[in-house]
Amino acid sequence: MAAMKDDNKRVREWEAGLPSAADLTPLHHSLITRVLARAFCIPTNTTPPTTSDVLRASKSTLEQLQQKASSAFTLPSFETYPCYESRTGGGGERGGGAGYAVEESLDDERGGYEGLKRSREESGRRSVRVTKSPLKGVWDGEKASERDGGASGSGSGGNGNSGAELGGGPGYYWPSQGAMPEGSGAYGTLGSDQGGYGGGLEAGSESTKGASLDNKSRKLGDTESDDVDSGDCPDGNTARTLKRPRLVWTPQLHKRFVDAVGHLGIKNAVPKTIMQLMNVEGLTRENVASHLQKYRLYLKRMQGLSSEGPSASDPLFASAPIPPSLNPSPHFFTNHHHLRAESGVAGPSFSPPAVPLLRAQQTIPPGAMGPGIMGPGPVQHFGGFEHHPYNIGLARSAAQQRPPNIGEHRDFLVNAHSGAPVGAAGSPPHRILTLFPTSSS
DNA sequence: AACACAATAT
DNA sequence: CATATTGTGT
Repeated sequence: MAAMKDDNKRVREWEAGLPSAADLTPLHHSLITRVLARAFCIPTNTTPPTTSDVLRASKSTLEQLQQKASSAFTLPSFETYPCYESRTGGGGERGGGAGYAVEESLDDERGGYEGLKRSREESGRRSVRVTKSPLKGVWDGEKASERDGGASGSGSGGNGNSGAELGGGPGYYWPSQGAMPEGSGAYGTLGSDQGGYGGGLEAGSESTKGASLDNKSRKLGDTESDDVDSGDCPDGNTARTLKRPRLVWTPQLHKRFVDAVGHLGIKNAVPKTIMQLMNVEGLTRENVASHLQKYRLYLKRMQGLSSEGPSASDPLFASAPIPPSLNPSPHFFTNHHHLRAESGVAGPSFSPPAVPLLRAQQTIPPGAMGPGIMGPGPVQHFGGFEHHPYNIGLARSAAQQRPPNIGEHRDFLVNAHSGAPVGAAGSPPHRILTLFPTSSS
């Protein structure tokens, strides 16, 4: 860089890709420093920017942006996020030998998933449970494009129910925690910002208002890990044992969960299987196990109070979609694509792949858990937007407004179902889906 | 190894 | 609170 000093030493080749004056917004123009401007071949404007210059420039920039934004709205040009498809390698059961294949197979391509896998030590018994892997990259906004999310629709085959598709697509939220391994740009792009906890941003926010970031990024400080790492990772293996961020069971995620359980039949619904069916990247067996535990409790409760005062019993739960309750596994995957929608109770159809979204901690999701077993018909309300995962941000804010105070407490709530898994029995279903949280009560 | 669960921890 | 982790027992 020494060369910088002298203009004469400019290396044209290097300048090829640099932005030119035309590429910059007025605002940038006035903010750019002379040195930089020179380096970028931007006509250096003599007078240093004054406050008013900046103001003026920002104003015009804003206008420009607004224009762009409005036009962009219509375009489906958002980046597509990857829709993950099968997480299990092939349909094969890795059970016997492969063991963890799952984790590994998943991967890649999809997005930044890969990262380290879990550092599990099998040594002694359970006592030593080491913290597992850090969240894997989850998706990366950028190169995401490869998989057409859009595929959406079609996905694999058809999803027959047209009507069924519901919107909603947001994915699951994962709180973001700084820790990603090297490159995952993933977080950043989406707004979730890397280290930061999105903090209070609403879901939607991410995309739109980037401005309000006040996250407290806690990069360095990072207490917690503290000594922990010291011991392990003997060789400075990069793999830091980071903990994965806590999973937030958003309605969408929960829905997938419920669908999976429904398909399997409560009897066969065990964590591992559910996890596989859900096909959500990054989801761990324990996440599912934990949720399942809760879900069962919920079901139990519901059963008990079956007659219940809707009103009262638990104001918490709202609708009741799937009472897989005693519904052993009727239809495995054989999905006949019939219409299923029967009484609210029947099985949910499958759902598409999920797209995990990273989010800040506990903030929005009115988690809804609730299948309903109960009497009053299932409430099926949902918004029928067709969302693709990516819109979620917007979608949320726009479509799903969040009334200032809904104190929701809804535990399990389910919304809609979606298409059927076309996949053959062995193969994992791929699809996309979207659903929407119903806001009720 | 996987589960189910209860008890705790965060 | 909602999740995660742990401890046990199957």
